[in-house]
Amino acid sequence: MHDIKLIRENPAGFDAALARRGLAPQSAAIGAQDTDWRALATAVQEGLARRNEASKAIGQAMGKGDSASAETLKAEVATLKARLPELEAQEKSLAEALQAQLAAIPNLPAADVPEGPDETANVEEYRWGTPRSFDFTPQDHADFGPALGLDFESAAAISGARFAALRGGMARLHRALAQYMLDRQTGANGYEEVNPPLLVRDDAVFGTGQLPKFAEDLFRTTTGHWLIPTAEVSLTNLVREKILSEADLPLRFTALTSCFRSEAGSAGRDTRGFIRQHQFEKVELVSIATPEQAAAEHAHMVQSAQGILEALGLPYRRMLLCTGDMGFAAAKTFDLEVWLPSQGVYREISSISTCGDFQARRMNARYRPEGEKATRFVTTLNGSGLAVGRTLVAVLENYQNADGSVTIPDVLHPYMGGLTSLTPR
RNA sequence: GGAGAGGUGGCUGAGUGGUCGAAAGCACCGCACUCGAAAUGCGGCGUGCCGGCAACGGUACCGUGGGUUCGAAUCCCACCCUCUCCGCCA
Repeated sequence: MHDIKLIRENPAGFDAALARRGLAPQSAAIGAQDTDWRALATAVQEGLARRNEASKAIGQAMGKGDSASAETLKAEVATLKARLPELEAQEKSLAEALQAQLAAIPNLPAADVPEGPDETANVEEYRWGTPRSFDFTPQDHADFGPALGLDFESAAAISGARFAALRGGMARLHRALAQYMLDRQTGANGYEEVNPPLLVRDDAVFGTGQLPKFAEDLFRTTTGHWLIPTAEVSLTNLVREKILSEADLPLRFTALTSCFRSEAGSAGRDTRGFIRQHQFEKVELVSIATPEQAAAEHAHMVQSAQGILEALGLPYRRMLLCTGDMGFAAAKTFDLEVWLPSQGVYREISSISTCGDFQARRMNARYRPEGEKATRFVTTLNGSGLAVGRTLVAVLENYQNADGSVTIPDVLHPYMGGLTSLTPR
């Protein structure tokens, strides 16, 4: 959510930032609406002021027993009341329209975000690991996975496309990955483990920015709850409507949850395999920080995610997303992309964003700086640490063997109950 | 699901339809007292919005949204949330 004051003060700067996102200028339209609204608001307030004044006088007159002048005043107020409701209604609808317009505008990119129209303009910043050289042709996990317990067929019968059932060692490996990630994030990386609600209300989803624009990407229950598309929603909203002490910041949260996405706009993309599912698990990281802490928190979050990939020995690269490829709420985003040998490409496995006060405004999440009376909005950050399903895919493909088996990475052995490889049934 | 109680400022907690943005206490800030601190005393202390260079003025806010009224924290309706008891249940 944008601060209308900033748009008033610097409309050209606002439009310029929107332009970097490839969006048309909006400040003129917003400014005009804002001007209209303020004029109406002033008129309404003046009307109310006169009404209040008269009402007070009525009270005083009646207190003195002067019912005659009280009646005169009442008549006066009555005429005022005839046209005040209409003004108020207009003012309200204008204010709501203005809010709706502001709520639909994405966050402005940070100054150091490269400009570009789409993912082709993302900038590779860093690359870790060397893709393994295979002495056979590496296979797609969608091809060799089913023999190892990646059961698309049964799941399709139960739930349709974009669902899978993990069985036996495959389920165990998935669980091991999740546990390993969670243990690292809650251990050395300092995130508090949270087991949050997966069904949330409108306000929560509005707070993180999925509503109102992206409702079609979400699942909704008959009770009107939304299934979280990411634990970012639940974790970030832990501080909604709160005033935190500066001493408590940063707050670091992590959660292993299922995530639910309708994939409405993704028809035909990644239809094979486990890459893009309606339901998947993810270890999410969220940090609530002061603006001053945000950059360091962002870096820490990136390290926390990269550490998992490195421990698993999965080659990856880090991309700084360009303006055109960032999510709605993000001011700056790094993507981690993991190497998939079957496709010979790097695929997104983590997205780590700082959102400035964009989400905080929507949630009204504030903190009180040390020694200050006024409150300020917090900065919110979120990232995957990591997407468990996609990590499973990466492990399967990078650790596959010529005989169709998969070797379990060493760091997962404590979680595997003695299993050191998955072998075809 | 049934019955009941309740949602008031950073916190606790008063509040008769009119002088209530709201008592009191705590917390916080300033001053006094003190060598210093504690204790005590005095004073201050909500937020958003609109207008104004500012001082300041106006307005809204007592869970949310409607309504009654000249006037609503207070009365009415709906909804949300919390708590207690009962029932059901992993």
